[in-house]
Amino acid sequence: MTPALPATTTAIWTRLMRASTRIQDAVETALKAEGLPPLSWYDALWEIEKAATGIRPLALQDRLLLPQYGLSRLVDRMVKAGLVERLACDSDGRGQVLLLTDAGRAVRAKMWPIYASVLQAEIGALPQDVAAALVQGLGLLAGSDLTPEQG
Amino acid sequence: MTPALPATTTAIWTRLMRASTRIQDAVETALKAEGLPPLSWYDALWEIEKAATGIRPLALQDRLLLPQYGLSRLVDRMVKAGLVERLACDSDGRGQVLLLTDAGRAVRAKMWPIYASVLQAEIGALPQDVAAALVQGLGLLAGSDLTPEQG
DNA sequence: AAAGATTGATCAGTCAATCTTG
DNA sequence: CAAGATTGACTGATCAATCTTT
Repeated sequence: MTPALPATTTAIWTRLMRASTRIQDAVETALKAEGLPPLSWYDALWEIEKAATGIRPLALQDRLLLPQYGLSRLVDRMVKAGLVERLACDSDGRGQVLLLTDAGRAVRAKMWPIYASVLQAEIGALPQDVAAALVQGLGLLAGSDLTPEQG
Repeated sequence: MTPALPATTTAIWTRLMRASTRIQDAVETALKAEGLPPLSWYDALWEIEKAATGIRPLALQDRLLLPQYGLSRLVDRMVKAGLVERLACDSDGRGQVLLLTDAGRAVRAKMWPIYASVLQAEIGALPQDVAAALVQGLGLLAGSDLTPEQG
């Protein structure tokens, strides 16, 4: 047993883990059923698409909470699939700029309704006061970063 | 942009993902710094330890939200590390029963203070009313399963 | 030497097929 | 044939080492 943690703390942690795993699984299952790429691709495609003039890999790492090599390999796959382009960076010879291809935009747009419908089903049904409290509480746990809009 | 989701729904989702990833990363980093096994091992060790008379792999799958082969491989590693034993199951010749070794109990006990201190730091500082709201809201998102106590 | 990014080797996760017992 | 569990082959994640540019 060892040093006890307040029951509320452990309850938050276990439920946080269960909730995120459960909903993530539901999204992945729905995307796979439609023959679409996994959730991790969506997040990357969307961040690149929002940055209309392209985005630096480093910036993407921060937003996606991925290690450097993780992003490198993810981008590899998306480039191979024809969804993303790597361009040399003018202002910094070491770096690059990532851009979406038309195919990338199309796939992102196809994924969104599937993704959104799962979120609606899993999260959208919460009572308003509970939802508002979650936004506040999860905001504190999520840390300083702002929450970007989806869709 | 396509079909819009209520801003509250997307805010809950993105913050849920960020919070769980961030805290999980913090726990993994702390465990690794002490030369201890990853978080996934802790959860498995603890569930096995709680079931004093042993636990069936299927039951463990449900609690850990792992696929069958995923659990099989996880147990492989823990057995190889000398932390878990596989025993034949009396009541069902197809199945088995998992038990912790003394080394397994020792490692689990060593992991807990590290694990707990990260949770305390990341979650324990929330104001009481926010924490209570999170327990309730996350309970709804986590689904029907009960929340087992840790430590 | 540090920052941006990639790579070879290795380990973990996944899928479909398999084996054994009920 | 269904249920409990494992396995071979493959894809994805991780670590340390590397390369290039600042």
